Amino acid sequence: MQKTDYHHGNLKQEFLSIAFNFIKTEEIEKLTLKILSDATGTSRSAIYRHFKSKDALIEATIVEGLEQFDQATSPILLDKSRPLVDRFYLSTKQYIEFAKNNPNLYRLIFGKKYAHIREEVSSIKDENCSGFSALKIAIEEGQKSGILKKEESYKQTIIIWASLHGLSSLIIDGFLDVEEIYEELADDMFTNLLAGEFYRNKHKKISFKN
Amino acid sequence: MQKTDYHHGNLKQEFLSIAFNFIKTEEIEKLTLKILSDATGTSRSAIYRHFKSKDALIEATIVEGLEQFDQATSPILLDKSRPLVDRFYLSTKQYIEFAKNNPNLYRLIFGKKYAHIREEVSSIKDENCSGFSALKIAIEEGQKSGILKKEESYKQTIIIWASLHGLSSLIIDGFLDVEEIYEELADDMFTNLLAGEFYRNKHKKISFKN
DNA sequence: AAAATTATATTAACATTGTTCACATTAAAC
DNA sequence: GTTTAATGTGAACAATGTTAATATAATTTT
Repeated sequence: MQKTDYHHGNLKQEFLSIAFNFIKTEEIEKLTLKILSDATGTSRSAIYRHFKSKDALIEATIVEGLEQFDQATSPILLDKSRPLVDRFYLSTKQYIEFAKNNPNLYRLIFGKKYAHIREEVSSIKDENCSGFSALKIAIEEGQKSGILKKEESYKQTIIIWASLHGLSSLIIDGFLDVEEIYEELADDMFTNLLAGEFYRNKHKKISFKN
Repeated sequence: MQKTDYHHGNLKQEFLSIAFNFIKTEEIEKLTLKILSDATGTSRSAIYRHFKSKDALIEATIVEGLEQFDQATSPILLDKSRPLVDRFYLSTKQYIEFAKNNPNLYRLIFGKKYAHIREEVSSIKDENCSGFSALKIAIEEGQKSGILKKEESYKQTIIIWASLHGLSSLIIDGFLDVEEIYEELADDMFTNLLAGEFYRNKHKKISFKN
């Protein structure tokens, strides 16, 4: 297709990338069809040729956002060339870093409103290493190798995710007014998780490197 | 004031209680001025005699919601007739219980959009035992009595709150599909926090009762 | 290559939303 | 009892997401 005055060319893709750029700086709630039509130089209802509704565009954005989130947090967890504890540590830091760098996207993909999209794309029960799956797989690896307590891995996964999700949310949702201690908090929380949930030998001094 | 056909009487209070009842069953985003005017039998713009805007009504609802949250979680923390560990445990359970019973309210009072209201009402730095303050005070009590590690209490407070907030959010935002294990998860998380962050003597067996 | 068909975009119109303004009615103050 | 302040109404606005009828371009068929 060639771009003309009338037909746009690849409007669908452009809507998607505009939405994706938008949440880099603004809340998804502020995105309107007018913004989208103005940015593409089309009419207000052009979007309906490519998406069933505004929500459908947002849902497509979430799918892409979940993919980016997975890429930012999962691969390191499954990289067997590193010690497992280091992988957990690095993934923890990258999780929080992702939330800090993409607060609007993080809220969008992990908020209540579009929980059904998360379930469609990937569930914690999936085996395809997406999102929680990677964490769960890494936990099970740790159980087998003996450095993690042998509990229900599903429960351990949730506990750890809850911790990361909670701290990330506090940070990006305006709870904390001390910007400088994010790193410390993340380290403390990780040490906590190791001491509490992870290490079978609680007397052992915890050490890890990034 | 007496109720007449024209003047309502205590319309402001009624708006507030309608809003408060509304979020018991529905998301705050679904609340419209039409719903409010229909429920009170007034006109669509009557609310503007009592609130500067729809948002102002919601903000007043948040103030009331924060108060209820504090009452559900703080008193037990400061009840010196119980062992401190038991208080932490009970407060943890009540925190999660509150979120489960009032998911829409919880999201409203602890969401990003109205973070400024939280700050107005009570900050973690406050000394008046509201919200985080109570937790922080209890933590400092534990440090003095020797059962908690002597770290920066501000950091410890955030770590614990983040854990509770994270687990509560996962539960009410549709992450977990296994309804039955909430209690177990809460207990596991609490044990984690004790083992990881709290107890100075890590060899000691943790025990608490509710 | 011309005609038919499909895909894509436009314009106009709707109902709903939060909000404002001029006006009406009641309650309170003097 | 008159004035003043408080409270409620109704009409009107701009902005929102959405739909339907129409127009234009691209693709397929003949």
